Amino acid sequence: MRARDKTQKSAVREENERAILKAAEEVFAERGFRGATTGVIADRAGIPKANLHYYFPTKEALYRRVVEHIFNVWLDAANTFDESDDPVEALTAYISAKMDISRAHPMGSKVWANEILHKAPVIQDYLETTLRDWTASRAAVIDRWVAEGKIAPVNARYLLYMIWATTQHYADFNHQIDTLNGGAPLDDAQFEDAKKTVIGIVLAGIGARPPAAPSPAPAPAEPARAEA
Amino acid sequence: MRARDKTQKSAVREENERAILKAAEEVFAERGFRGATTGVIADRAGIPKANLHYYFPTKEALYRRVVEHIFNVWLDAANTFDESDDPVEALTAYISAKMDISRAHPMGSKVWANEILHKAPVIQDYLETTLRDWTASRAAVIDRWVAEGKIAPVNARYLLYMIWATTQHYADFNHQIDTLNGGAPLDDAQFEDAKKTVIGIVLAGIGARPPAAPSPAPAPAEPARAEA
DNA sequence: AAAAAACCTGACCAAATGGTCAAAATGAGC
DNA sequence: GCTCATTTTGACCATTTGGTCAGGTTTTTT
Repeated sequence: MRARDKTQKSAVREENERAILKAAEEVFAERGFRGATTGVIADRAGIPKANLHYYFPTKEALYRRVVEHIFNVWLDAANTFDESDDPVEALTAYISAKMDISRAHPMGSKVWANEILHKAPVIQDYLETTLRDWTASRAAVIDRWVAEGKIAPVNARYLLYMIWATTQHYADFNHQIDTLNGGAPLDDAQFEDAKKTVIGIVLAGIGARPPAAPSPAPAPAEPARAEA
Repeated sequence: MRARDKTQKSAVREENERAILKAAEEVFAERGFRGATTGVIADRAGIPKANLHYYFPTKEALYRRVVEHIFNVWLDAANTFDESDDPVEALTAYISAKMDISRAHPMGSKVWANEILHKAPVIQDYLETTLRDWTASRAAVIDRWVAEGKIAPVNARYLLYMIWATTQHYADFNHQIDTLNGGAPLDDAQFEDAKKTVIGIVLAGIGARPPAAPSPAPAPAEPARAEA
């Protein structure tokens, strides 16, 4: 293969990098950067450790690739925020997407959490550029919704933090949730219920009209009062 | 000191254990269990490593003590939930207490987060006993509030998870929050605003009447509508 | 003051781990 | 079937790290 395009990766390289990155994401999520060993990652990828170091020269280079991948997944989900300019539709889509990612790819969220917990030694630049910009622009959208009277006055940033915290909790703390669920992961119905609960509390919490009567037991038109 | 009460610790032991535990909480929070080294902990406590191992025979024993301490702090805050049987008062006190702990003792929350992230190798038994019982009993209280019409129908567990996630986010992800705040921690006014935002969204989100007009700019009696 | 208990610490060790390397195997293009 | 780039791997090495230990110092008790 003397004449291969320099940007073109051989099939075997492609496949091996994929297997290594998948194993690495799991092991980094389960054990953190320090706790993860290249030996364990190589084992899980089904190759000798020396071969892993052929593809990724250092553990840190491998970690960086894993984190970059996770950040891209996050950015994809973030785009659902812009699907609509209606607060109910936009927030429903966004929260729903984030919840789904937490369930389908909990490892990525855990690696991210670990990284932030340890002061973001690798991704500080992402936080200061991409994430900061994204947050500012969406906070502006929320502020506009407030100004237009579409939602009640609310601090946009703390609302966003609340959404991030809650949705990612279902990934990062899934072990605790499973334990409190009797040791088993939430089943499909339970997860849908959780999602509906989160969306419902957020929308009602900011005075956005929830989607028209979706529940079998229709919610009262006005909030229930304490004078029972 | 041949005749010292067996349960009584000498002053020097008391003081050294205190210094070690404080240093250990910081280092475990910053670097995780695997990333933390007894050498670094000893350095930060201002003693030689061998002396640390005189007081705590193994790194795991030290870690266990740190985690147990954190769990007790958490239990203290949890009790504020029971200060009142009124949902507005009880939830306001509880969320407020959890937010304050996140700000004053972020390290503890981070150690806990690390532990759950790594599948709770040390505290699984606490999850299955104390935490499970606490959750069940408070979920029952919330269910009763629903039955009494004090709050709108809501899944109590997912509401609790949302409160935990959001309040602990201000400790576990404080580095991200600081970065998005321009590199500085939230000041007192900002933190109060965050707290008020969280409490407000939760209370409105479950249809509990927020505390009467506490804000300088009085909130509208009814939520703003989209027909602007 | 003497004895006993508690405390302190420099030096050391065995295991784990990130990374290297030289030699071998593989496979594409001629 | 020859050439050469790519890939594979067992063996190896330097460093880090949890933990030990023997001998010393300080404090308490009698």
